[in-house]
Amino acid sequence: MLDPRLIRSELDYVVAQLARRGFKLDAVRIIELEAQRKDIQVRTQTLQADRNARSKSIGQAKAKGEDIAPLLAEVGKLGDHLKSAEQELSQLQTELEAIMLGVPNIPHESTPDGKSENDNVEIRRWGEPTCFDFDVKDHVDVGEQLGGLDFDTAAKITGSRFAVMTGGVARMHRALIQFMLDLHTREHGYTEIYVPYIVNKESLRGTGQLPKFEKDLFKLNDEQEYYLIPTAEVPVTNVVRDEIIDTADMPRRFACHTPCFRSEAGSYGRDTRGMIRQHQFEKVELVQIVKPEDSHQALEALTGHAEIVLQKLGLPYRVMALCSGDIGFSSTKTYDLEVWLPAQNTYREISSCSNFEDFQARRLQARWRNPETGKPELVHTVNGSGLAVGRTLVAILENYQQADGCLKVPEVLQTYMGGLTTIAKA
RNA sequence: GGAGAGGUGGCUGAGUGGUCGAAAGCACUGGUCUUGAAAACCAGCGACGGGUUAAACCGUCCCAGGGUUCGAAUCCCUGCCUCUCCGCCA
Repeated sequence: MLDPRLIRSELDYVVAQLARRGFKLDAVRIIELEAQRKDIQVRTQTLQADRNARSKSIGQAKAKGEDIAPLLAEVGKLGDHLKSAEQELSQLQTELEAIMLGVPNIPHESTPDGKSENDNVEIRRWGEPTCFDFDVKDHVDVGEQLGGLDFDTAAKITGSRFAVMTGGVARMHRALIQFMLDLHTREHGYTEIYVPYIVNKESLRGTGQLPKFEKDLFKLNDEQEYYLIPTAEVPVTNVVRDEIIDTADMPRRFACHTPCFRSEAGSYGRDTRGMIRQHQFEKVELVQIVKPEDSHQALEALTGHAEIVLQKLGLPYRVMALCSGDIGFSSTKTYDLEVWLPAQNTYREISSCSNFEDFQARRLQARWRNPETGKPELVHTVNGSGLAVGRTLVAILENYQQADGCLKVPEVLQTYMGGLTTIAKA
């Protein structure tokens, strides 16, 4: 959520900034509602003050043993006026809040302008696209040849966009998770955290998935209206919801492995083959809760932490700065890491690292006590994938495939796989 | 699933219809003392919204949502959550 005061005082600026990302803010409507709100709020508060004063004098009169009947008569009508004013006010506030919850974050000044992913800007590359002296297969063929990847069985068990992994492939998938968690906790200063995979509406509203993106979520058919998490970002960031964090505990850095569930309504027809786009996938997520002045530095650092995973795995990649039209709803600045997929002859997203500044914090009421002011102030939140495990496996299947159909095991994974150096063809 | 207890400021915790936004303690901030620190003592100290140059001041908030009342942290209803005991269970 944006700062309501910013919208009130710098409406033109906000409108212009949101236009950069293709969002049209209904300024006229907001001005209108704000004016009404102010008017009714003043009226309501005047009535409340009046009621409070009268009630107080009734109490005092009663204490002295005076007759309170005339005072009661006086206050009689006040209640009705007050009630209707209060109702009107809360209706307006609800409407204003609904609008505010649907307004995306303002792009950071360093976020390049642009309309779509075609306008994203390449920041740097690492490694050279892998060369092969034989015909490269895509990860589906490599995986099936190894007898480790099976989409037909998954379709039987559930439906499309699920995968069954077996044997060495399943083991490598698990090894990747251990490797990533160990790396981030041992070398990058993150605390491992385990969280629920089912969350309530408040949590999803806090990180920005609700109310606008319910279609992308799997909702449970229960009384509590629970949802499966689309990313660990939701439960992990909500750890600090409604909290005032001690300065000594800042920053907080969490590394978390969870499955992610995405309905992705609207993505039909994209990446239908293979493991790129699934309803269920594993991810190791990095989340940082930081002081406002540190958040952009934290984004650079966090992006670097995700990059090191790719470097250690020997997977070529590039870093893209998403343009204003392509960053997510809650984000002010986002870097995507794109890994080289030889079969597609292109780079594909494998991590997305974002700074949300205080956008999520405001929804979450996540604050820290600034020692300089002594006051609670909103924190900044930063997160990113470190990495998407399924897609990392895809990248390994494609980049480490051998002419004979076997799969080399990246060196850093070998200790996680009992010293195995190659996964043999089935 | 059954029975009971409870949800109050950053934390612990008192408060059962009328100057209660709320005792006390801890934490924190400032001061005295000290070479410095600690201790001790004194003072200050909730959040949010409105208002103000700043204050004063006004409003809302004692889990959430309804209700009773001139007036609710306090009474009633519903929901959520936590704890204890019993049962069941990986």
